[in-house]
Order: sequence, then C-alpha cells, then structure tokens
Amino acid sequence: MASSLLQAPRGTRDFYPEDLRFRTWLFDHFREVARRFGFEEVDAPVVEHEELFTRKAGEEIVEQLYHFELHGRKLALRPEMTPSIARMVRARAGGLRLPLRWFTVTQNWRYERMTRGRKREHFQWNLDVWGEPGVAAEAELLAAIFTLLRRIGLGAGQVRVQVNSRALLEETLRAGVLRDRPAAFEPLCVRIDKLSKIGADAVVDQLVDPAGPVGLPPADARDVVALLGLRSLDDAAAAAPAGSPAITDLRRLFELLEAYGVAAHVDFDASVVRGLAYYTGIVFEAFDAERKLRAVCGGGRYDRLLETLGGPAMPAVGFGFGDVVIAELLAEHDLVPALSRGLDDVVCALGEAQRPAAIRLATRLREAGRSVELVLGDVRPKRVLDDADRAGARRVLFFGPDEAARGVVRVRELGGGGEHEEPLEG
RNA sequence: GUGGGCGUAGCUCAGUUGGUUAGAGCGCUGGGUUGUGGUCCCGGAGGUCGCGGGUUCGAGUCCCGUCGUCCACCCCA
Repeated sequence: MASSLLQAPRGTRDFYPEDLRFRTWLFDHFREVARRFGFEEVDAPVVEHEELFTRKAGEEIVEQLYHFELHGRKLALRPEMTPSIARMVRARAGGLRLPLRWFTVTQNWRYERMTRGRKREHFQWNLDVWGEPGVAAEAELLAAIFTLLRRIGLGAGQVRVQVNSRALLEETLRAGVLRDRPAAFEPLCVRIDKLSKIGADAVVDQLVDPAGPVGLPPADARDVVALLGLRSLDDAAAAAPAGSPAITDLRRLFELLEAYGVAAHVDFDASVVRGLAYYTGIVFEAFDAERKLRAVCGGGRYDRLLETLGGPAMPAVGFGFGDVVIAELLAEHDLVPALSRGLDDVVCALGEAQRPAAIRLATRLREAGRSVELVLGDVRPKRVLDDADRAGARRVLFFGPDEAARGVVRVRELGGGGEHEEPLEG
C-alpha cells in the first residue's frame, strides 16, 4: 500500500527538531552522570552476528530479533547491549585493569508487541562494572540512577527501586524445598516471575503441576510463594540458611546506599527475580511510585556471563535505562523541559547591497562562538523579528544602507531590551 | 495473538434519525503604505472524511474487509 511509504515502520520513531532536542537533553544527562561516576563511553555495531544473541538465550528471543541473512551470514540488530560489551571485554580480558567502568547510549531493536512504554526500537543508557565481585559496585550503579533521576527533575520519591538477590532465593530454596532437585531452580524462576501478573494461586498451580518441570507438593509450593511475599530483610534472613552470604550482601548494600543518601528510596522485595537467565546475584528494578508505567530501568549481577561466552571468569553487574518510559514519566509529572534552539543572533541585511557586509558580520560572530542565523532571502523586518522571537534568539542585528553608510549595525535586543547601534569592526 | 474504542484540514476536534458546494479553534500564509516582533483587525490557502469493497436514488454518516492508532488481556523485559 502506497501510504505505508509515508509512515515510519510500526514501533519506530521519527525525531523532529523538538523531539531531538528532548532526546539530546536526556542523553546529555546520561553522559554527564556517567562522567561524574567515572565511567567511560564505548560503542559497538548495531548489526551483530545473530549467534551472539542466540547462543545463550532460548528460541523465544530469536523471534524478537530483527535478523536477516546476507551472503550466507546470519546477522541481527542488537536487542540489548550486554552481549556486545561482553564480547569487547572478552577480547581484551587479558590486558584490562579491573574493575572496568563502561557505559553506552545506544539504539536497540526488538520485534515485539507494542504497549505503552515499549516500542520496537528504543535508546538505552547502559552502565556496567566488570571485575568487581562486591556490592560496592551495585551501590555505585544505584547511586548513578538516582543522580540521573534527580537531575531530570524526579527527586522526591517519585521513583522507587526494588532490590532482591537471586542468590538468596537459590540458597533458600536449595536448602529447603529444592534440596533434592536443584535443577528445578531455573524453571521455578521463570514461573515466579509471573507472580504479579497471574497471581499467587495461578503460580502455585503451576509449581504443583505434576506434568510441569517443577512438580512441588502443594504445601511446598505455597511456602515458595509465601517466601516471595517477604518485604523485609529480617524476615528474609529468618527464612534463609544461617550465615547466608546473600543476606550479608544485601545488608551491606543497604548500608552503602545509606552513605549515598538513597536508601530511603530502595526497598527489599523478594518477588523481584527478572526475566533474563544470566543473572546470578543482586537484581533490581525501578518503577514510578504510582506504578502506572513499566519499569524505568532494571539490572543486576551476572557473574558467569563471560564464561558462558567462552571467556575467563569475571564478575559483572550492570543495568539498562530506556528512553521511552522515562519520557512518559516526565510527561506524566509535567516535567518535560521547554528547550529552545539556543540561537544567539539573527543577522539581517536590509537590501541585497548590504548582504556581503552582513555575511562578514555573521562570520565574525560565528567565529566568536555565537549561534547565528543569517536571514537568507529578502524578508520584511516584521517577519524577521517574529521568527527570531519564536526561535528564542537574543538579538537581531539589522544592517541597512543607512547603517552601512555610517559603519554601524543596528542591534535589537529581544524581550523588551531596546535597540542601539554598535560600530562595525573589521 | 484475543477483545474493545478511535481514524474528518498541519494539530485538537464538531458534523444532527444517511440528503445539495464538509465546519470551528489553533497553526500556516498575505495585508493593515516606503526599514522593526509578541496584542488586535481583515483576507487567503489547505481535506478523494485512513484505504478497498458493499447496501442505497444518494454514504463522512450503515455493513464487510484491510491498514494505522489507543486501551485491556496474553506474552515478554
């Protein structure tokens, strides 16, 4: 259909100047916060070998990949950044001084069903720490998230972070209901991730199902679900094996978050497990306080990912922070900034005879670092002033025959600043 | 993928039980005398009513299909 040529493919976006101004504003904050936390920016190709993404994940992810075959090579658009970064780390693993702090701001692609806050292409801010096994890394990442949120205007508890530990869940279950069948842990995680969507009863049913991969006795299944309802570290500690390393980590994390001054916005939540298979330790998700939108960001520790890709053992932790949900949230709170073009001067020649001199004037101003729009056609001054005002320019410099004769330029300060003449230099 | 709402000018929408040349506000554009904005006044352009079929003497209005979009569920971060 011809009309399909007139619109961007479903789930993708065109960025008009006003859209791109917002995006650039957001990305500038991403980069500035990363810089303040001492992270270095890296990048990788948007197109990767399909195998990089399918090697570890199940077949389901393949359906969400934008993939294609060209000259016998199977390629795909990246759905997330972590595999590419892992490849880069692995390639230089022998020579890197650890811990490594890297960040990216990239466009990612996923062919999936659209809902509010989820598109088929989106940009993501990604921060990763490689080579640090302790929760000081997690604390630093969470602090960076809150710093970003504050900078863009989301300060007072408008976003909360839920933290859990997969290691805690694993320890607790393997010491208890899964003592004899540790292999059931993975499929169990997949099912309990659905808790908030299908409800406790449905999850219990799935865990009990004799034909399923978990097959717990009903009483054990209810114990597991009850465990996920825990919202305090003390209760979790009581349910965990004595001396649980995971509990020690979680307690230490909250101590460190206290020092960052963000602990009040972080909750322990035993039901947070996240969907991805590669997480091994702390996992976390951030949501708007009203829970109206999808997760603002999410991440966790994946200490075995590099080994899975054939590299050396290297602990790692990171998160992804998308541009779509945060934009919705800012709009929801009426916090979308009014951004101007950042134009300083508009230079207007009155009459073609004055144009060469106006060009020289604009050039001088530009060399001085000012943003200068030179009026190109024969436009009436009324229109020039109106346009300049709408563009947010500070001054309009008129240069006509009279000014030329006297070697001056007429400077109009916008916003009621009056008008005066300045001598033309050079 | 399932169900529902919506699709009329660049934008937000109105269009009476189907009836002549389809409207408003905002925006865009020209003017209100020769070189000066934001207000005000006057004028103008712009729509194959998403697309394709059907019913009818006649369809923006009814029916079917299709595409797009939004919401819910499903699925998944």
